[in-house]
Amino acid sequence: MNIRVAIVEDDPDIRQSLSLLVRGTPGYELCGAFESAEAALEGLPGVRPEVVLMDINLPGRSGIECVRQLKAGRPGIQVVMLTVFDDSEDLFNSLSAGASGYLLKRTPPARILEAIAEVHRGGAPMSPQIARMVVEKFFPADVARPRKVELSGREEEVLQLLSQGYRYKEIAAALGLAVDTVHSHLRRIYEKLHVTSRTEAVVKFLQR
Amino acid sequence: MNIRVAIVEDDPDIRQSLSLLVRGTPGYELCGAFESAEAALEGLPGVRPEVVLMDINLPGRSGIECVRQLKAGRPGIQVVMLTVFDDSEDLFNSLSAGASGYLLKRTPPARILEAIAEVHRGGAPMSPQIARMVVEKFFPADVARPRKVELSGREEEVLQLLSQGYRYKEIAAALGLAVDTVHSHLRRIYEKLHVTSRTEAVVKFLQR
DNA sequence: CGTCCGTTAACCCGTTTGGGCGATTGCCGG
DNA sequence: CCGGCAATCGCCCAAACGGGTTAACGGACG
Repeated sequence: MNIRVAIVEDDPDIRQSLSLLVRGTPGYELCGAFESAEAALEGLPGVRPEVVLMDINLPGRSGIECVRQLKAGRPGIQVVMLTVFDDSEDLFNSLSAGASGYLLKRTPPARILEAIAEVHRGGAPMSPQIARMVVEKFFPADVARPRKVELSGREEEVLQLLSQGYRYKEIAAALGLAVDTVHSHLRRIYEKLHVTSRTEAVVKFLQR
Repeated sequence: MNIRVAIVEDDPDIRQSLSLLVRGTPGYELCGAFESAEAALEGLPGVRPEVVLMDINLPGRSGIECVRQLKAGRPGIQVVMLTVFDDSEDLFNSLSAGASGYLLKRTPPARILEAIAEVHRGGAPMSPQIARMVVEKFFPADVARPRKVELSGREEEVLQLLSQGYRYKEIAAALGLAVDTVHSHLRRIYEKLHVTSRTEAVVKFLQR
């Protein structure tokens, strides 16, 4: 049996992409796509979805409120929230409104399909960053801290300067190194931290 | 009368630059330049400096320890610490060791000369970022909070995504905008926050 | 009604960054 | 003595970024 999926998403482009994704994949079936919370509440009951992909940032009333009302009427419907912001406020409100999954829109298409299947069989799919927020909510402090990335002394220094907004050449000047050396250190740092840009590295550094 | 200045700095390039700066400016006089804490403690008493520019990250023993010993023998000598790292640990240790000024090496040359003069007449020159750390140490929380930068809703969203490590085109995709539009928003954000790079903006955002 | 501002978008242009190589020098620990 | 790793520097190249400038549109506000 196909999984009946409905989509609530205001951005036409994204709605289109998601629709194509669901319709184009065997085992999934698109039973509706809505561009607002109002339209969704109006139309959803008629199309009997099993899983709803719900954008959280809808223009009129929020996707969170939409979920609450939807679950009130049809508690059996499973909802996966989609958002571009990893805001913890939204996350917990969504979960308490009855959403089971929570994905960032960055999530690759294949992962979204998996998530639909997971939520359909009772799971609670969420992006790793999101899962982390949940864990930290209930196990504050250090349980969730395998933060054991071992940077060498030099790498630590380079990262610190990077986090102060220095450019490659400024770091080089400050530490008395060649720019290419800084470049090398940065590549190793990114590798160790599993990131691909200075910003991600800085975020990890600032939240040590 | 010229101000007698001594320099303690291991990096030959920087030592050279500082030496030239001091020697080339009327009203200042270079009475010694040392490349290590040991050499400085050995040679400083003989050259009778009034102000010492002290690098904090010396290879052997730290510039902080050097200051402590120096001030123990000649409390009248004024010390300005120089560092590339805005580490609060180092800052407070330096101040308790007897340093009066604290500058980041990014400081423009003219400002360094000013600092020497200021410390010489009893002031406590420090880089703005450093001064802020001191203030926040003694007035925690909100006294030091003129953080009233008013970003518009859209700008707030763009900045949040930027702080999650999104690239321009990813932000554009996430918000349904053209890359050039994101570019525009970013320029305004940088202007409002008085920064010139994504990293500086992210740092300000994360410490809201 | 005119003006400011937020939002959108585009063009140009130089600089910065990130990734993929490779290479040398030390030092440490088996 | 050899392998591994930190630290250093190099070259190439494409993509991303930051800044300058311009411009259209719509709402807000006096």
